[in-house]
Amino acid sequence: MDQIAHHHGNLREALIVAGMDLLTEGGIAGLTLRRAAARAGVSHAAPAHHFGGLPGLLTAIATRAFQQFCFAMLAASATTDPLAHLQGICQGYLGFAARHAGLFHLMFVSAEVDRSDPDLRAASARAYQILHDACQPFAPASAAAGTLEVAVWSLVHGYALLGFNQPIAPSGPIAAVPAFADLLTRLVANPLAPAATLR
Amino acid sequence: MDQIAHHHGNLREALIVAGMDLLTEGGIAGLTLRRAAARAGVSHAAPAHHFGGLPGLLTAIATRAFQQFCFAMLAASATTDPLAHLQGICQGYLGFAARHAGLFHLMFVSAEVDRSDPDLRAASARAYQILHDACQPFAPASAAAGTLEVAVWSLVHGYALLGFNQPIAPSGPIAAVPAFADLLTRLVANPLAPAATLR
DNA sequence: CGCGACATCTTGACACTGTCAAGCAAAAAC
DNA sequence: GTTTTTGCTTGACAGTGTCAAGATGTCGCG
Repeated sequence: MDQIAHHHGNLREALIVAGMDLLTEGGIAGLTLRRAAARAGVSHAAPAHHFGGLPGLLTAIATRAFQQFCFAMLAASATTDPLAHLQGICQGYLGFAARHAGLFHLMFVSAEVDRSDPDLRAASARAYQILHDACQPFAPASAAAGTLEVAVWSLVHGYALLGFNQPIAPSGPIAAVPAFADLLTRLVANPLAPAATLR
Repeated sequence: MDQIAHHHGNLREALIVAGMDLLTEGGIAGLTLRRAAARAGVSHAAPAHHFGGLPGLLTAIATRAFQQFCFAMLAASATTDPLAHLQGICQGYLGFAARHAGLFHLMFVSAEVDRSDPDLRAASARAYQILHDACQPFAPASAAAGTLEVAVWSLVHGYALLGFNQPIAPSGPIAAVPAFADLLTRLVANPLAPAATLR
């Protein structure tokens, strides 16, 4: 009664949700095809029918994660001032990385995700677009295209991955970890020499 | 004759070398306790005696990798000019990440490495020190301690992990990937407003 | 020298993983 | 009302890390 024989309704969705739950509960090591299947109430080989294999499930989860990632960045942003907007986007970026380390790992690091998947590429492109748009007001006309946005993107990504947004202090000999806002200001808010000369 | 029964001489070292070879050949998925043991010519359970388990072997390899990492950064640096020196350090950083993706993954990303291991912490601290020293000439006296070095560190790390140093273009909508030198220049070579006012 | 303690490695087992082939049952198509 | 297709199960396989028990070498010490 609580389940009609072996037609699940929407097993694909249930497996994605189960996988994301497992990821937040037990980290990247806690997510397993068989465990996700068990949590969704199906047999261990059922996921293969919907995702092809483990990479397929991980890719689907990463795609979903990118959508939530976009939402988190936009939710943390402000619309008043361009700089405040970019700061907000970055805070959303870092907050998501800190809150959902497992998803973040899947999105950017894991080698078991199929990076050529069209859905994943579309979802990640949307996220990149958000950062890109937020950087546009600061792009000096003189610099090579994309210089500033790649710089901001690298900066926030490296900051997130080096663990500076976590409560734990970094393992290195860095005495005081500066707030990201200071780093971003240094990168963005200063007039660039070429920009000044060229206009 | 070619091997005295079952005393290997220095199995620990042989396992580390075998593991690094497997890592460069087959990526992070190609490195396995049992495979490393087989390549070193011992049984599958031998590594546990020297490293405790897989995390122990990975940690030892990561430690070794950090030493090579330090060498790569210093080898690529110049001593003439502070900016050229820092640029060289960063190029060494990026070059190592591109050439030894498996080791780089182990050093900075892998969750199976014991980050509390004293040897690993010492080796990574040495690497961080190199970057720290290279940043010192550019640190504005006014800014909070560590601001610039964390910025540079995040920038180069994010740039490496986002794959901009690889021949393959990034998957995002970035049209042209700027050279890292331009990014670093933007971060470092511009007079900071506070620094200018205070001195 | 002899013998016990120790270090080193082997063998065998266990639980767990992802993947594949074969089959069954329900739904849909005709 | 069959036949096909879809969705899932069952069972097997090779591979993984880890542990216990044992064999075999080396070394310390009486």
